[in-house]
Amino acid sequence: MAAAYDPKPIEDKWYARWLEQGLFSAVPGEDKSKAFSIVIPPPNVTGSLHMGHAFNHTFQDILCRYKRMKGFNVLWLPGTDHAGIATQNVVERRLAEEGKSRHDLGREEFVDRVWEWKEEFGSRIITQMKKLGNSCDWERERFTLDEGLSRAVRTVFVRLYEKGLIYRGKYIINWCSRCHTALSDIEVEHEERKGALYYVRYPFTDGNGALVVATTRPETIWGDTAIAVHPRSEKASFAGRTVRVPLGGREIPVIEDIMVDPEFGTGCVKITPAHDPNDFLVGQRHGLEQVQVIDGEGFMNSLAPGYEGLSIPEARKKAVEDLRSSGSLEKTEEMVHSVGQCYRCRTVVEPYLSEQWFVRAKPLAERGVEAVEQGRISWTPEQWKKVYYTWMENIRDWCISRQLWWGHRIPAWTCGECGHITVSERDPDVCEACGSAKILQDEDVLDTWFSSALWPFSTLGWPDDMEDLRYFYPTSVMVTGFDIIFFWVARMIMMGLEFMDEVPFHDVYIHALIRDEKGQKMSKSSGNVIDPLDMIDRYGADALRMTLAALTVQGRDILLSTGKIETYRLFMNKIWNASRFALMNLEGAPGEKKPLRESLSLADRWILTRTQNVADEATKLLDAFGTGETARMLYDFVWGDLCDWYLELSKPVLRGDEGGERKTTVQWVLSHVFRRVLLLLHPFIPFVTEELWHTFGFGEESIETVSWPEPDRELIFAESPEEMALFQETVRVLRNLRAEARISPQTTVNRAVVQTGEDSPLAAVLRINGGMIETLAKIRSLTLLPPGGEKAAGALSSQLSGGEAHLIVGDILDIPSEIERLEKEAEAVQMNLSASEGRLSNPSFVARAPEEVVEKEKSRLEENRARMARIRENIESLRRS
RNA sequence: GGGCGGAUAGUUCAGCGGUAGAACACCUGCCUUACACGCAGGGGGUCACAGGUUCGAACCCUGUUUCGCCCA
Repeated sequence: MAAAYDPKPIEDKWYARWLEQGLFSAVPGEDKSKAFSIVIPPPNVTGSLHMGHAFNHTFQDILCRYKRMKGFNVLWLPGTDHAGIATQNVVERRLAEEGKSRHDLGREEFVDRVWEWKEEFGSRIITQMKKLGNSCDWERERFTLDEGLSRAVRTVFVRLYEKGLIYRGKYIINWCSRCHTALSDIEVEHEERKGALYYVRYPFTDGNGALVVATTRPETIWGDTAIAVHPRSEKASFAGRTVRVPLGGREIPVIEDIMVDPEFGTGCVKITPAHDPNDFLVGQRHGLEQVQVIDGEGFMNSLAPGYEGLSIPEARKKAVEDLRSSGSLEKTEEMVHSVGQCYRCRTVVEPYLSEQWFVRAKPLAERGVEAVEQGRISWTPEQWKKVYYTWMENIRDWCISRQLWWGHRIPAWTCGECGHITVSERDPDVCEACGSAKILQDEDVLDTWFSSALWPFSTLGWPDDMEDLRYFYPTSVMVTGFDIIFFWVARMIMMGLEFMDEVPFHDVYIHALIRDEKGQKMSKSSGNVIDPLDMIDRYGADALRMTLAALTVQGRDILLSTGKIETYRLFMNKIWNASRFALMNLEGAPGEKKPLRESLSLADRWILTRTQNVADEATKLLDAFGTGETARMLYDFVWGDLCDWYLELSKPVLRGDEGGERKTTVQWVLSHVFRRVLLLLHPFIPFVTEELWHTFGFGEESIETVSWPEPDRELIFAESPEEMALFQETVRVLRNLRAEARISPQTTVNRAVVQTGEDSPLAAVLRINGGMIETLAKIRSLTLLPPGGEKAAGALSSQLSGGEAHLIVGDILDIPSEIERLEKEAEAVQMNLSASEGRLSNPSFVARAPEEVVEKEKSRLEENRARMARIRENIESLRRS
């Protein structure tokens, strides 16, 4: 066995073997209560694995491996999402390098090119997931555009349409003029930006004065069709009159509408129904004309004479100049306002009037709210439930059509003769209303998120009645970041309830987002990306997984740095070397038989007890999705308890100092503890634990097929933790005294004395384990004495719980500095003493605090008084000498 | 503008009513045959501020300051 852990030769070897053995292949069973399933939140097929995925997947993999060991029938279903806009952009960029656009190729050829690209590069992220050790059932890998899922999409579209839950209409939507498509509301990201508020005069047509209107978008003045005032403001009296638009000179009415905020600007608002979502609604209420002056490319059109062909920024500039020169611009104010941007390309989104398809979301959302209220879906952490409710209760119709070529084409055909729309699962030949063959399919495709909303059931074989679907649906848990609650979680719930009549998952686990060590979002442009594949290459997949697991907290951010991964890489080396130590000492393998209680030392009983308790705690935590706490606990246990204490204590025994039987016993304990530690750590760090499992010879089969350890009640010794704590304290205090006296670690100190009452728990522990203390503190002889009497000459002293330790250092004792040290100790004890006295002398504390708190305080007071007395005596005796 | 979350050691965070904790970083020793990818020891905090509730507040309540996120 190598002296340092090297993940490279191990990880690929085991992953290949796991696949060969079909460990991750799920087979639907009979007993549905044994089913545990997760559908992966499908990553973007164009993407490569980033740290966010690695984190999300590590979490799911820990759950899946844990459940497998617990005997569940586990399915972790992987796959990818076709990511309409992103994928189309990637391929368009490649075409641009050849100097072509998608229009040069035409729709069919372009889509073929995207498929080619997908076949070539789409498997990249899948390969990367395997590197991380994901235990997915790869035979069930799905893609949102594959045959089965496309059929599901089509079925859902048709059924929703027939139910009146999908409609087409001319509405104002968010338009990205770069991606050239509509976006749903949640695909728009808002950002505060500095802008200006322009105060513009609209003269009354009767020649008497003017209304001043404040606007951030003067270029849209060309599309104004009214001025609105609030009905209960003093401006309401202007309603019914007409004003002249300062650009173009059209006459428009002044109307009353409650949408106007009388406090904002001048209390008058210009209404541009074709270019603002609020104005659109006002326009509908008042039957206003919709004058569209900006086209789909983001340029002014012929309805703005003199502006035609100008971009929006150019038009704004010109509008301001023109208004100023005509004297219509009253003033300009600086203002910070929120600007919507495309979540894919950051282009400023334009409110744009066009014909689009929508899902009527309200009825779907109502059932979604109900399901969560009834507790059919639980949220961890619960706080996110509120975010979900707020969104669902205020849900707006979902714009699902996208002006792209890559995606599920909308199954709707418009008749050229009668105008009827035929919506059908099978491509129709003729119009269903008039029978005409002159029908044309809608050019648009569906929002990618429309297909991922179906993912929990479409991947399991819906709309066919499949065994997988019956056994594994509803899935067990959806694991995702809080940024995706609306995109996935909410929509999956709505669709699951509508089409399966059942929730898509029983639990939602929302985790934090990975950020860099300064808390910044990782992005290529800021150059702070930590690439998981680099990290796997440098530190191994286990180290990365353990890091991500241990950093899991229920906050909003997880700050990652290479330094942290390095820390957990050291942990891998620690486990490796601890195992190496154990293996070196396990030759002549211990028997299977549990040793008798009598042959177990305090240390043995303690580590066995800790092992059972840790197993018990890990089970409880993992059942409540506490992967982070479990990982941290296991880390502390292995490093702090097992390596720092137990392995050290086992050394003399393994050397044979206590005879053959004791050696056999300790070997048994080591074997038991390591066996369990490997099992407990396996879901977190599958590779190294699998390797060590076989090196130890714990079994022929994969460690993953071994049952998760249940605590063995016979190996829990209730008193051992307290006894061990006394033991550890004594060792620490003596080591501390050695360091104070600057005694080098190699030097053995001749003598130490512990003073304690004959019947004290401390005395009981030390009588039996004094030898171990001598070993760990490097002392030739430890003597137990009753309290009191003169302080030994040349002794450094310190307090213990229930006693006092003296390290006899003889002539090297520096009396003045020892006095100074003891004075400092006295000062600390005095602080506690005064605090206790203060509390206990307060009558209402004694009267009103719970009895056990008062009792605890009293005994603390006594303990500290005794300590104080002993310290004083020690100081006195030093002064005398 | 509405809502949510945070402010605790140099840093990242845990603790959420009974004597302030961990990890990393820092300082001091040490190559003690599992591991220097290590071992032992140590220093370090008015728990943002101001009130209130309570015998007792980092923890509960109110307000302030401040940072972040989401939604309009």
